[in-house]
Amino acid sequence: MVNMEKDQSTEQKILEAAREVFVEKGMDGARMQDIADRAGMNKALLHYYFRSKEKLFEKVFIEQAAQFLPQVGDIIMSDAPLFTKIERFVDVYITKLTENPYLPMFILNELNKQPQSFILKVWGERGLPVEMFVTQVKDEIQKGIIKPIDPRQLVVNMAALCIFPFAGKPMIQWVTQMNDEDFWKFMEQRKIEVAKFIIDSIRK
Amino acid sequence: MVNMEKDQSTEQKILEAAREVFVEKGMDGARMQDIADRAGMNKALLHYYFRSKEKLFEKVFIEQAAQFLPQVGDIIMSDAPLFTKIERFVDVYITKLTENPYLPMFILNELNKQPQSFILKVWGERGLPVEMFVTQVKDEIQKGIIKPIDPRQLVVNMAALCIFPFAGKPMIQWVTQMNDEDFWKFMEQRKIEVAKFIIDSIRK
DNA sequence: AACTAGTTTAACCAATTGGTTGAACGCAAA
DNA sequence: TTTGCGTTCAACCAATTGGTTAAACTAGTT
Repeated sequence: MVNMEKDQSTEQKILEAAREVFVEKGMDGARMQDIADRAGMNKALLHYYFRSKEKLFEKVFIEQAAQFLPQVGDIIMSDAPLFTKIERFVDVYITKLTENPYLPMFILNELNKQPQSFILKVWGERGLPVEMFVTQVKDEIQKGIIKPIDPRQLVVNMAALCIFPFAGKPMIQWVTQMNDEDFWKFMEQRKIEVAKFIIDSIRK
Repeated sequence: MVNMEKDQSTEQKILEAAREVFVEKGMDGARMQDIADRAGMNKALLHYYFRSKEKLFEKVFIEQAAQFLPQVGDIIMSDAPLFTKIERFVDVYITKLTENPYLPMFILNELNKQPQSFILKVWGERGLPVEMFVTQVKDEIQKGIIKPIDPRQLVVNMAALCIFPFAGKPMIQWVTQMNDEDFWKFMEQRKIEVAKFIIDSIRK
């Protein structure tokens, strides 16, 4: 056989280039020629390995979508105390997204544009196993440790406070007149500020 | 003259159709033919009135971007007490965005893709006059009414909690298994829950 | 009725783009 | 060395798309 590792290498080169272009430009804005150029090869190779733009996009999107969610699933499903979970969630999520700042915009945008069936193909039928977290919140409410709150609202708040700044970066920088350096320092602070903000809100 | 009101009508029809298509599909995904079809007229008319796709897009975007920000500027700049401001901000913003749920995704997405110069052309050089709000927050901190917090973090938190759910709707619905009816009920509750969440967090 | 100027349309055009094809290439087995 | 098969590429193709044009239409003016 000729391939085996050369194949892997080429395929990986394509996937990496495709990731860059798709994440930056989106499905509609991405050009196969652009991907080929970044991968340093002929455009026909993209079709040789992945048949079509849609297929290639789906491969890239599934991989990126996987990075966007489940890494935090473990934290939220662990048996740590609620406040610890919140602190870990915020820190890990903001850290992860800082390494891949365009990811939120990419995922959010494509999820809004692709048909609803697409999300099921990517993430499966049922949502995150968030029940454990929900019962934990209800428990802490009953024990009188935290104020009454709809657990779903809490989850969305946690996600919003972590994810939004990446999608809204240009707007935030315009409003606050921060340059890039300021912004990333600001995000570094958020790793503790957001956790504090949430816990301060729900603690009795 | 022939036009005067017929002109207005045609131009408005185009702008409305363009708004629908651009907001739904984005600049890259939008098709001039699609806009013409929705406006019920010949494609050449789009160019007759707006020269090019870019020009038409810019017109639409500027109008939508204006709706996205300044309506809340008044609230934040008013002389109401801080907690009242927060309550009003959250209620008005979520209400407004509910009427135009695709707006956040559209603005956020295009702001990330268009060159940085574009945002200045759309919203002007300087950010929102948020200084008054910042000093107000600092005052309340000094008076011991609220806990110490970076006012910028507070502003971003407020924006995040209001805007994110619209951009993240598909993801939220997948995670929480809410259908559309559930979701909009959930958003209705947010109008008070988010304000409570924020105020509970910063109140001493 | 004839003229004029703004408006609307069908047909057309050039460029871009996703995708295909057949030939060339390279390496291992025979 | 030759054969064979997986890989790579230049050239090509058909469809789409933003944009143009020249003719037709409409209504106010003379």
